[in-house]
Amino acid sequence: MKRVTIKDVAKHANVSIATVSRVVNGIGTVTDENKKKVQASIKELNYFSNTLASNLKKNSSNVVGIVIPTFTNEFFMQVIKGIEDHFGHAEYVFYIASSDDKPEKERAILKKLLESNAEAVVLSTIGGNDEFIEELRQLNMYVISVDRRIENERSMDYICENNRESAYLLTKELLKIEASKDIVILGGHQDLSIGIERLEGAEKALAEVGKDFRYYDGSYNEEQAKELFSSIKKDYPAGCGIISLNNTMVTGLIHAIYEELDEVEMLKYPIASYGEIVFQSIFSTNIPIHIRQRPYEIGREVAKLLEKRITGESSVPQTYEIKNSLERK
Amino acid sequence: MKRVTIKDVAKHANVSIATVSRVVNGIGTVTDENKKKVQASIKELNYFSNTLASNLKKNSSNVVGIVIPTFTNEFFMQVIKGIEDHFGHAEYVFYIASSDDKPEKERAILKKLLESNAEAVVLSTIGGNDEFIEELRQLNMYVISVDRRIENERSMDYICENNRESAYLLTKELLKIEASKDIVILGGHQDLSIGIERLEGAEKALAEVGKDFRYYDGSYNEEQAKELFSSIKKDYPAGCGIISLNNTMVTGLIHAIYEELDEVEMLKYPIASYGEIVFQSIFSTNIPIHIRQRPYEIGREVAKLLEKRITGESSVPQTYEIKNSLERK
DNA sequence: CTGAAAGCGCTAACAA
DNA sequence: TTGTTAGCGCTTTCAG
Repeated sequence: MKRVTIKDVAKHANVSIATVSRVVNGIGTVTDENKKKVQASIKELNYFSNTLASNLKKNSSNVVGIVIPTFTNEFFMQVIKGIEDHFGHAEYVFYIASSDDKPEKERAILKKLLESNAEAVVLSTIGGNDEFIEELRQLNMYVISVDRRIENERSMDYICENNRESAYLLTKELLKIEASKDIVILGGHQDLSIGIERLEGAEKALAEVGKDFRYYDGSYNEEQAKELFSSIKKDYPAGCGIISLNNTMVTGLIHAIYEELDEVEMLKYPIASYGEIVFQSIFSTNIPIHIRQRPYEIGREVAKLLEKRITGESSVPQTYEIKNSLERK
Repeated sequence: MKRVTIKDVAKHANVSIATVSRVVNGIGTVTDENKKKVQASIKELNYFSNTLASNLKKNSSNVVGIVIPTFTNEFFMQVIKGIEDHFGHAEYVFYIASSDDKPEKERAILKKLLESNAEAVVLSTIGGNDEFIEELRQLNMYVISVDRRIENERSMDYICENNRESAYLLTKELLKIEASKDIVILGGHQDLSIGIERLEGAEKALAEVGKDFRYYDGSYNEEQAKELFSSIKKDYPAGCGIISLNNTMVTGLIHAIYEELDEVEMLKYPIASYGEIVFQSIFSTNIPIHIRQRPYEIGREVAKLLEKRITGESSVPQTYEIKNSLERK
C-alpha cells in the first residue's frame, strides 16, 4: 500500500494541505468543522505524518543520539533508563548505539548521527575522536559528555561522578580494614578522564600512608581482568587487597577467583570495588567494600540539561558532578 | 556555523549540484578532473550529506528499528550484538529502544519508527499490539519478530528458539536427577508464544511421568520471582525442584535464596533454569541444570534475513528456529 | 559527460 | 480562517 501523504488527506477532506498541516500540528487556527473533517479523513485514510519531510523543512529532528562504549554494562543501561524516564517518550526518539570500545566505530556512529541531523548526542566516549567531536560542535551539533570527559578547546557540558574522591575513599577504607595486606590496583583507560582521575584518587590515599602498590592494567575489561588475576595470584601468593577501579573488572575477578581458589584461599584476596556488580550482596565476603554509583541519577541529570539546551536556553557550559557513596559489608 | 549543502559544494567546485551528487553517490559518469575538483571542495568545506533530504527524495531510509522489552537482560544485548556484528555498521543505523514491558510504550516506539520511515523493525514484542503491527505491515513496513511470535492473519518472518523442546528436556532432566522431590514451575507471559510454549514443554514432561506440579506466575520478572520465593518456601518447607522458565526469574530466585537460606537449606531448592544468568558457573550448586540459549546466533539469523528482505529478495515468510542445548553441572 | 529542472512531503509566510 | 506558494537538501530524468 502506498503511503498516505498530506495531499491525500487534503483532497479527501476537501481542504488545503496547509489546513491539514495546521490540525496535525495543532498550530494556527482552524474552524471546528474543518478540524473534524480533517481528523476524520486522517483516521479513515490511516495517515501518519512523515517526520523526514517535516524535519527537513523545519531543519530539525527529534533525534537524540546516545553513544555508549558497551551494552553489557548495567551502569550504562541505568543511565539510559534515567534519560528515557525523564522524557517519558514524549517528544524525542533516542538512537542508542554502542561503540564497542572502538574509536572507529564511535566515529562512524557520530557521523551517522550528524547526517541524521541529530539534535543532540549524549556521548560516553572511548576516546580518540576529540578532533572529530570538535568538528561536530562547529556544525552546531550539541554534544553532552557523560562519565568520560572530552578534552577540547571549547569546553562543553559534562555530567560525571566524583571519581577522584570516590577512589580515594575506597582506597582509604581498604587500607583501614586490611592494613597489613599488600595492595594492588587494577585500573585502565589511562587515556580517559575516568581512568586518570580514579587512579589519582587511589594513589593519593596510598601516598598518604606511604604504602607501596603494584598497578595492573585491565582496560576496564572483564576478560582481561579475569586473565590478570593469574598474574596477581603469582605475584602475591600470600594474598593482597585488590582495588578494582571499575565494576566490569570486578566481574572478571570474581569469575577467576571462584574458578581458581577454594573458599578459604579466596579470602586472601579481598576486593575493593569501584561500582557494583550483579549479585553484589551475595559476594560481600569477596567484596567487603565498594563504591555505589548512581547511574540512574546521572541519566536524569543528563536529561535535564538536554532539555534546557534543546529548548534553546543557551548558557555557559556546565559540569555537574554526582556524588557516590561508600558501602561497607 | 551554518551547515554546508550540496549547493555550496557545487558553487565552490564550479559544477552543478547534479555533478556533486554523482560523485558523492558514485553513480553515473563524471570526468576525473571534475571528480577531483568536487572531492577537494567537499574536503575543504567539510561537507556532509544530509541523509534526511536524501532519504526523503529516495523514499527510503537507512534506519532499522530494534525494539526489545528491556535493556537489563543480557539475552537481548547479545541479540543486538549479533545483528550489529553482521552488518559491521556498514549501511544501516539501528535505533534501539526498550518497551519496558509496556504495550503502550512499544506502540509509541513503533509509531515513531514508522514516521521515521524505518526500513525494517526487529521486534521482540511484549504483546497487545498485534492489530497495530498489522497496520504497519499494510503500510509496507517490514517487521521481523524475534523470540516472541506475533499472531496475525498474514504470517511474518520469525526467528525463535525451540522453546517447547528445550523446556521439555529441562524438565525431563530435573525429574531424573531429583526424582523424589516435589516440582514447581515458575512461569509467566501466558499471553505470549514464549510463555505458552515453554509451559507446554514442561507440562508434557511432567505428564509423561504422571507427576503433579504447582504453577507460579513470575511474569518473567526478577523482582516478582524474588518475592514469589517466599510463597514457594512456605508451600514446600521440605524443599522442591524449581523449574524457572526464564533467566531473569532465576536471578530473582538466587537473590531470594541467598538472602533467606543458609548453605545447607538452599540445597533443598535446586533450580532448573531456562537460560543463563551472570555467574552461572558459580551458582552451579543451586542451578544443577540449565538450558543454554544462543542469543548471539539469533541476532545473526535476524540480520541475515533482514539483509535478504531489505535488498528486495521477497519470498514466503519464514520461521527459523535456533536449537538450544541442555547443560549439566 | 553535464546541467536544468521537477519534485520527495512537509511547513510557514503571505495574501486573500 | 484559509489557500497559495516558495522552498528545506537532495536525486534523477531528460536534453544538450
